[in-house]
Amino acid sequence: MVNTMRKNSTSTLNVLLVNLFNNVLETEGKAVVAGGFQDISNNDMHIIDAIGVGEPQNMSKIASKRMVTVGTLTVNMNSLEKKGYIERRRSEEDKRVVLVTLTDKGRAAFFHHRDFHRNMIRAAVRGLDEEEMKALIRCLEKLDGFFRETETGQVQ
Amino acid sequence: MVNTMRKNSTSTLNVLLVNLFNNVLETEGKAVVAGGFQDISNNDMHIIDAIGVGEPQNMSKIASKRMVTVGTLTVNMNSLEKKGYIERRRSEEDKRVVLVTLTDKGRAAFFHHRDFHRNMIRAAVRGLDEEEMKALIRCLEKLDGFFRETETGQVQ
DNA sequence: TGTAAATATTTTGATTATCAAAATATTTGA
DNA sequence: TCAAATATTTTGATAATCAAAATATTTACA
Repeated sequence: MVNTMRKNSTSTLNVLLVNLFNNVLETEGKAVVAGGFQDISNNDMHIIDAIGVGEPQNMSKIASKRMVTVGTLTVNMNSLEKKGYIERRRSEEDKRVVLVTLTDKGRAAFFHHRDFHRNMIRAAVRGLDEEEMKALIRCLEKLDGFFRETETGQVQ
Repeated sequence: MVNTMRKNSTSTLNVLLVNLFNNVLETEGKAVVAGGFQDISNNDMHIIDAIGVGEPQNMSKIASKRMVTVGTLTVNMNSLEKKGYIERRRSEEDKRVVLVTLTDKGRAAFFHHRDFHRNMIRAAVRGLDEEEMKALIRCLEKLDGFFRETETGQVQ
């Protein structure tokens, strides 16, 4: 009886998670356009997010955050630079290093994307009480654990 | 005080969800390779998943499930057909329609991917009690609602 | 019945994202 | 000082994607 319930919940959960996935990607893309940033892709937006509004970032750091090769990132940056979202300059201390910062336009895109995420999370937790919130976080941490195991090959 | 807690939880949640996203995509990709399906991409695997093991599916249906144009899908199918994962045949009743089915190899890939998803969900809910499970599902349904609103333009 | 419109799919031409490997420039260490 | 290491870009290739044109077939109706 309990097992049946659990089984149903599990498959409900799978469907919900798969939908979540498709929706997040699609809606994020639309939000980029809706925000008036017609000329950049959702991928571009995530690069902008990885650059951030703090200290200038170098190419290697951004590439590893985004889990792509530095060569790939160079191509993306060329396009973002041409469109006026980012600026590159060589580091003074180490002239091999390229430091990337967001322009004003890039920062506007950054904040737009951050607001989208905030709205999304707020919508998700609206009406959840503290207990439910904790349950949710616990579950996501378990998932995180699953991926860490898989990463290191402990799970098939 | 409560507001502070909520704020922290919200930002924790954002970080967890973003990580979840990156991890799912990366780990799914690795699972495809680990399952011995070296010659197909994670994208291919999701097309195989959309075809399924039930009734033959036509191109339009699969394309709309995957939210890509039929032209895009044609390209993907050419490659999957060449590699022996799918079979195409014209419908007898309506010769415009192309019916797609998985070959034995394609079905093996389908089941491998389904098992990956099952393991993932099981890991996520391992140790959650019925109450926690319900909280999780409620939250994901809220998220689902958020996307429906966004879809129809009610929330920009 | 014959033909125009609708429908399902493929093809074409273009862009973007991606990788691995080679090339370039700079720094570090012995 | 010079070889090795490091940071980045460039090159050459492939996959995924779209919009629009082309092809084949069915449907509707005059």
